[in-house]
Amino acid sequence: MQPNETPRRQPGERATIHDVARLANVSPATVSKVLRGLGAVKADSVARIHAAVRELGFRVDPLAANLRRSRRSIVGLIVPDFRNPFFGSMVAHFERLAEGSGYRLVTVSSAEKAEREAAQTEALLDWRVAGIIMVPTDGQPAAEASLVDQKVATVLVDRVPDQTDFDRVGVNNLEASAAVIRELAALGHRRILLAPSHLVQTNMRDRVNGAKRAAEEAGIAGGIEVLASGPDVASASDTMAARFDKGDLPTAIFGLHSPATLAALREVERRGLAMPQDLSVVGFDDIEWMQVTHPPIAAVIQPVQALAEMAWAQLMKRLAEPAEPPYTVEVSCELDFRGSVSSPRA
Amino acid sequence: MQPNETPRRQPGERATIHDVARLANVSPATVSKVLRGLGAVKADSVARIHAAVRELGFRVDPLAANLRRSRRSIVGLIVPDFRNPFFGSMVAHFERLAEGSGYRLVTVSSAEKAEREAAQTEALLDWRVAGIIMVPTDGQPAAEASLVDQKVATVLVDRVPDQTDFDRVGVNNLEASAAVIRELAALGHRRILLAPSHLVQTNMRDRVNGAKRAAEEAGIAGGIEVLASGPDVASASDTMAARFDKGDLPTAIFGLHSPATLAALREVERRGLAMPQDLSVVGFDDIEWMQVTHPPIAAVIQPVQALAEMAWAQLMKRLAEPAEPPYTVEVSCELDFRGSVSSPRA
DNA sequence: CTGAAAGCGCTTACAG
DNA sequence: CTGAAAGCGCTTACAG
Repeated sequence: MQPNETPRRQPGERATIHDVARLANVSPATVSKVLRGLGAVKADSVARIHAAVRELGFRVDPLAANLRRSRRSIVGLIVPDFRNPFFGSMVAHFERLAEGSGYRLVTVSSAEKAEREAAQTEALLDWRVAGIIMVPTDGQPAAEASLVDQKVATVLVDRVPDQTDFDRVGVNNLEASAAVIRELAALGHRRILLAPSHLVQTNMRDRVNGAKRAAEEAGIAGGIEVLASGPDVASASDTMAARFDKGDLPTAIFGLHSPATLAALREVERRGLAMPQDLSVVGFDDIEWMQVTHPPIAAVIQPVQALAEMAWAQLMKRLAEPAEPPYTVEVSCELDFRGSVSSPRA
Repeated sequence: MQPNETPRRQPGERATIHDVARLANVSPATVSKVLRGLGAVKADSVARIHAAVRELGFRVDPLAANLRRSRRSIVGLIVPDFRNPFFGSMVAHFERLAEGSGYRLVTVSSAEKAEREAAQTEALLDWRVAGIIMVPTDGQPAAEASLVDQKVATVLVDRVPDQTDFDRVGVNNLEASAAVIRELAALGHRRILLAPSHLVQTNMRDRVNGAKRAAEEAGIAGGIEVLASGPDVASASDTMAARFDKGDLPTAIFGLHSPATLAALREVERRGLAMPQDLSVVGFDDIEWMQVTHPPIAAVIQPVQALAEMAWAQLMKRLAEPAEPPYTVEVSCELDFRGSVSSPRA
């Protein structure tokens, strides 16, 4: 016997917890309790509530449900650029990790601009997110003060600062970069071009420093040249083209971010150079296209899945224990020396 | 003379509209009116309210602000795969378009699975989004019934169905694909492999059909072979490798989605074939790496920025006028015949 | 020009 | 075991 007072919503109007309560002949508070699996409720009522939920197609509004708490069950993710497949892959991993965690993921990008990163961070804070995972554009979060002030759990990934009170999850840039230089030096290279993006990024600095240190140990410090560009393909291309125009090229190029590696290849291609005989090329980041060039490009492979998993785990830990001291995780890169590297022409 | 009763929030606690009202000596309703630029308010009060907002660092909670309306000022964006740079680029454009529109963008991915697409759609509907922009995995939205039922403004992009009551913005797949075949036929190709992903996608079907029609007109219909794979790189690679293993290769491959083009290149590379002499290659979608291979890959360039702009404009129009009949936009692709295409070996 | 009151959809003490 | 009441942060009629 269904109570007739149930005001059937228009089709298109979503049922509320009150509709469910009315149909099940209980109070909204009881419905809420059952839906969240709390407290003791008579089996009879439980059954009626479930039936009503089914009949009305009721689903809780997660935003309204969180209104009374100071924090919503949302995690914000800020990446520098959606167009870079390395970050695309990272986003995909985080999305998968968020599923079933009870948190919704809201992903935004900073377009590699500190100013936009700050604005995006503030926008996420307006949403009262529970936590933020971020790949900072410049190694340090642009809206640091707000994050600290509002005590939002924050995990920095990939581009991590040297000094910080935030949790951080990164790769061993110094060592990976040094290993590449050691290999090139062993093959006989004496002049190597490093192509980083903005050196304000600590990971770029670490890669350059690791390379320089290894070059020193190999006695070829004088042969290291650093060519910094912007973080996007357009900027890296312009910078690289200008360098090739100047002539007097090195025997190897180590692209410290994938746009620079792409730019180096484009110049090799455009100028009809032979790779690896005229020029060896190695790239930091392993992007899909690197295995379809001829020859395939040697790469430092960043373990993006491990990065995402550690970062997510760390955020969950931080949400559970906000007072713990900041935590640092460093994961190792793998090196794959493919056909784009050989001894230089005698 | 600041009223002393103002209960200063803890640092980290965000000020509410009540805090602002108290500090400015007005009611919350008046603050709300001023912040939204509505109604007439005494200049004096306005000044005090602005001062209070500044002092407290107040920012409205956009989620709470929308609670009384049936729809929130959020637009949901569903793409099939973040790792595909074509969609990465699309997301970046939509993010830029959303800025300053008064809507927040929440982007999720379906991972190319209809089931996940449906779940993601329902999750967005739980948030009471005002509208949804989607690249459907199978050409038709998996959660169509819910979208229709809840009357949420929906725009389908890129992979658009033939028949639909939703707005749609796509490219002229039939014609672009036909143009490629006409060019290949003119160069003397008689056997061409088409490499689409799942043919449930209408854009894949259109590309195949456009190619077949042009082949018929050129009298080479018998030489068209269709090799469908899954939508990801792994699946496309396996499928392509198996095809190469069988031998008896065509003289040209037309990759109808970028993973297939990548897979074709990998096989050309692995088997030491000469491109374009042994095999010409053309790809649908112009991805950055296509210009750094040797030779660069001929491509059908989808105008992703135009797609995004038209789709966004259409959604805004739909939100303003929900009752208008469904609208269809078709934008044209550009063809760039690069070095990967030539006449087949005699 | 302004404020008290009710309400959005839910949850949270609290009283019974 | 259950429900009435208050509250989350805002907005929306409405009365003055």
